[in-house]
Amino acid sequence: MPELPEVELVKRDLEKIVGFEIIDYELSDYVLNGHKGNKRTIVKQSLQEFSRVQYSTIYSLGRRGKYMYFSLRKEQSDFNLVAHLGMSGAFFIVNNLDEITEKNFKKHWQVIFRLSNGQILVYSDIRRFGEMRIVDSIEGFKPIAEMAPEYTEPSARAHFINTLKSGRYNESFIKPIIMDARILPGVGNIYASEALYISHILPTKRVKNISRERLSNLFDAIVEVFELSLSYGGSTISDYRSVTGGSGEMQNKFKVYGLKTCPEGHELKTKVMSGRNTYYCTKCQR
DNA sequence: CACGTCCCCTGGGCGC
DNA sequence: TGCGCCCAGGGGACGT
Repeated sequence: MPELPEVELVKRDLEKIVGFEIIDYELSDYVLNGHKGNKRTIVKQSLQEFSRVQYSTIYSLGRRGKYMYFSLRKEQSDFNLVAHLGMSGAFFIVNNLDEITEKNFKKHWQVIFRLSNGQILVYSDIRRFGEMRIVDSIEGFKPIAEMAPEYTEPSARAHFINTLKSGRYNESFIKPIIMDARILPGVGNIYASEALYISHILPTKRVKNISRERLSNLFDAIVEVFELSLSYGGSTISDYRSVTGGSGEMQNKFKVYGLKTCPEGHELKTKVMSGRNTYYCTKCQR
């Protein structure tokens, strides 16, 4: 369930490994067996290509939308390890696997990077929807190449409004559209419902029927939800964990997601949109 | 090009 | 106690 704030918090937690070298790495049997069956489990390229991580030094970390990346340097060349947590991915920095106390995360470790300070960076992923790959350039990686500006960029609001007003999405429902990274990166299923509630917009509203002003308010609501989540340490729902194994409190601040009534006491409705459950209030949202 | 559907995958919760 | 079933949802593949 990690959305942009959770990924950002993971990235911040991982800053402490900047400067270390990856002296070795190990792949789980899930990954190895998946690759034998041509499934590219977790590692979305040949294991040969992935082996470039060995002996590289981590010189910085970055994030775009729900993707985070480790910028690596080896001899004279720079490249990046891009990671996506999928639904149930988590990183841990520990001395050994036994320090991962939650049994499912310990059981489902997928990649172990042995670092030059003696610690290990462990990527665990219960459902294995996550992904990792080496790319030479971040901008050349297609999902990132096509991504809209980050919400923190000055151009993000205009891009958001203008893309929605381009006419291309006139008939689309607003809810699945704000989860499209080409419009605004990082919004997942939970924060989409939350932001639409805050901006009083029904998730079933067609894009063409929403004014520029209301779209601007929606942009503000998304930013508000992201920043609130960051300040509360993210949402902890079953599968998201911070690097240190701790958990956030944002789930206690939800106004609609997973709830029966909205903050005004109105009964909430749910509807599956694009295969995902959506929570909304027909009194507060129009 | 946009959209719907299916798939990837496990664990937790529920009814019986 | 245990079995079968459903649900959670990020994103890619594929067909229309």
